[in-house]
Amino acid sequence: MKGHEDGCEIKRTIMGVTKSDQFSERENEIAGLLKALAHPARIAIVEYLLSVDSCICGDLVDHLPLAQSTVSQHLKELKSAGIIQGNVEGTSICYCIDEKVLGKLKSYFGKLESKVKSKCC
Amino acid sequence: MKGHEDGCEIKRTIMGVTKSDQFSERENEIAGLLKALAHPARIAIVEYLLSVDSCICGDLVDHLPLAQSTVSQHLKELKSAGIIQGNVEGTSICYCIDEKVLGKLKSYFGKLESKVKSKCC
DNA sequence: TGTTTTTATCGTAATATTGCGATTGAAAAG
DNA sequence: CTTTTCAATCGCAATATTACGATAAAAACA
Repeated sequence: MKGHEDGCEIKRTIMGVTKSDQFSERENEIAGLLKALAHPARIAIVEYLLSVDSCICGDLVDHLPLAQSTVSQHLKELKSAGIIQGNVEGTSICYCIDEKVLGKLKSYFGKLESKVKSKCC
Repeated sequence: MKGHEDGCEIKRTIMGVTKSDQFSERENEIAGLLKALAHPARIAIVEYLLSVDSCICGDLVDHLPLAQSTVSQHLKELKSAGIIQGNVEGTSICYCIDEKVLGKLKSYFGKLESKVKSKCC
């Protein structure tokens, strides 16, 4: 980067330091899903939602060692990745797992596993 | 959390802003594995290694839209997560997938999926 | 021994993420 | 209407990640 002002200011502005546009849609999609789960708090949220039969809202804040605003942020990430859904229920919000995405990840890793060669190097 | 200077300087130093020690070993392990895969370049590396029958080293640099040092960094992350292995082979290094970790992830998502309730909220 | 080839590491710049307190917003209860 | 309650958002500080060029390190080759 020697300061050439030809025509890539847009790219530099929009996508910052990560070159996600150089990779395929599929690669980005999978990586995005995994990223949404790639935090112990978000794993804990997903597992808690699965372990409880009724859907839970603010109980998560009591259950996790994090402040309310932080939990809310993690929930937002999971939601925008499509991993959980949130439904308004009176004053509180009821979260639950979206089965589709988990299924997608399971089958993705199944596909990967089936391609592994027995021996490598 | 109110500024008490009793004895948690070590924690603050070691783990910085992320409170990973507040979560279980298992939650951290899964999150760590997913994090290692949570980048399109690393997904591309894994899929490339699986698609090629012989193990590959510097071909990855030609195949990916990234500089050699960046690819090396991604390989290091995959390696330290146990997802790939690297074996010295003359001047070059031969990388391949470690099947165990992929299997672990597949079964993890299978377990999660099996816990999903039909209806939620 | 010197040179090439291949990969790893260092240093640095530009974002991105994590977490919190404070505030806001919106529905329920009084 | 006012207060309470629950969740989202804002603004900030402290790392962490991504990417690159430059350099180092180690084996193969001349």
